Amino acid sequence: MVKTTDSSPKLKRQDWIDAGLKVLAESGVEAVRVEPLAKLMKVTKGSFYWHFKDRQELLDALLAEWVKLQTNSIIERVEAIKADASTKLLRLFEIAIDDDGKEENAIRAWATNDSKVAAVVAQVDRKRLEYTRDLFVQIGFTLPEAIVRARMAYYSLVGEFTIGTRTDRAERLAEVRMEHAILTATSVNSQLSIRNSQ
Amino acid sequence: MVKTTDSSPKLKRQDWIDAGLKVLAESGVEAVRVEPLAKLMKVTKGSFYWHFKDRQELLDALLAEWVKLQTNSIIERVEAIKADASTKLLRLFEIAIDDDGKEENAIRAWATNDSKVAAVVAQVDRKRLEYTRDLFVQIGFTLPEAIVRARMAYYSLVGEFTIGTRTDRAERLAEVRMEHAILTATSVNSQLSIRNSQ
DNA sequence: TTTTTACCATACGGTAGCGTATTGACAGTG
DNA sequence: CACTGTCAATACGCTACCGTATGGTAAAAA
Repeated sequence: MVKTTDSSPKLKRQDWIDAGLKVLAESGVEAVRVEPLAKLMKVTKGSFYWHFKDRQELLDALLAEWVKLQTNSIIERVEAIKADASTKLLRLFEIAIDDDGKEENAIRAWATNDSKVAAVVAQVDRKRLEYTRDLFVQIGFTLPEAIVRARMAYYSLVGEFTIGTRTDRAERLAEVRMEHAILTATSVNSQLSIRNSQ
Repeated sequence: MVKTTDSSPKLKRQDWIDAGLKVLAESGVEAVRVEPLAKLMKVTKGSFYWHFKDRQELLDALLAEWVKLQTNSIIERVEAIKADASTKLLRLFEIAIDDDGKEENAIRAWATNDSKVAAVVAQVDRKRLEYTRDLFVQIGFTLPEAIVRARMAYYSLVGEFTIGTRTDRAERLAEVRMEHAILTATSVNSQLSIRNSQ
């Protein structure tokens, strides 16, 4: 916590962005409107239009901010640990469910009706998927299998976010560990996988 | 195709619902507004307010319609086939990816900011999850494992919908079959599963 | 044929939000 | 002290949409 809201003196661009993100996560893009936002911040829109050309400029800033904040952090946090790929993968799952996904959900909903946003989100998805896939490759799966398993892992998380009814962290943790076990297990009745031991 | 749009004579309540669903799927709830909708249907809102008390009544109808249309159909189609649980599961996957998920996506986004909608969607999710879980149980997994596997399967699909960049049907089919293989495989290196043959 | 019924148009008043223009307050700098 | 830059208030015009009221029309029923 650095300075959140209502430190009465002067607002800066970043303050609007922070507030915007909050509203975005809470109520969707359609709800981030300049006048209500101004009311929320206890100023008038006179302030807003000093910092931003128009509403669209704020929206652009929100998207950029989101990319900046999430894109690297998780992957970097996982890579920071010294461990084998399988452990990293588990760690990735664990970290991922620490987020309630509200912000990301709102952005995905937004992306549905805005191709510019969709492109950005797609880029982020690609990056995260590739990272996950590489982990599976390192674990020892063939590329095609690594791809499918990475997708299952990632899509599951996204799906869990968009469904988003889970609250019990302990339960989620247990499940995520089971998922990890299932996804890293060598199948015994199929022609699909040859795991090179480790 | 029964009567879609623009059969010039008289509009009925259902016509508005159909058009509403289309807009909903295409552009989200926020976009289903009565005047634009009326323009789309080449009438004035005078017509709309004859069929509906207000905008909310249409929205309610849209939600109800969605529930009515999807809730049973897929499960029933799967149950219609005579086959073992594993085959049914595969069939379920195959049928599921035939939908582009746009409508469902829009509804989920909507649910984010409307608890009434959220409750309905949660109910649908529960039903579908239970069905999937039962399939895994029938295949021979223990209940806890069936639950997790069902979640992985279902969440993956939901995740794929919300990410929604896939177009190549053949590719999706191939992947879904791989997923099926992975999820029905007995793990060999874990304490998790005992598959009772079949 | 008259009368309903079902559907639609038109016109209205109201609210919410956008963006602009202008002026004010105040802090720091010269 | 005067000046300048930074942020904020106020007031304005404009558009999109909501919901209502009222009247019109064409087809079905009587």
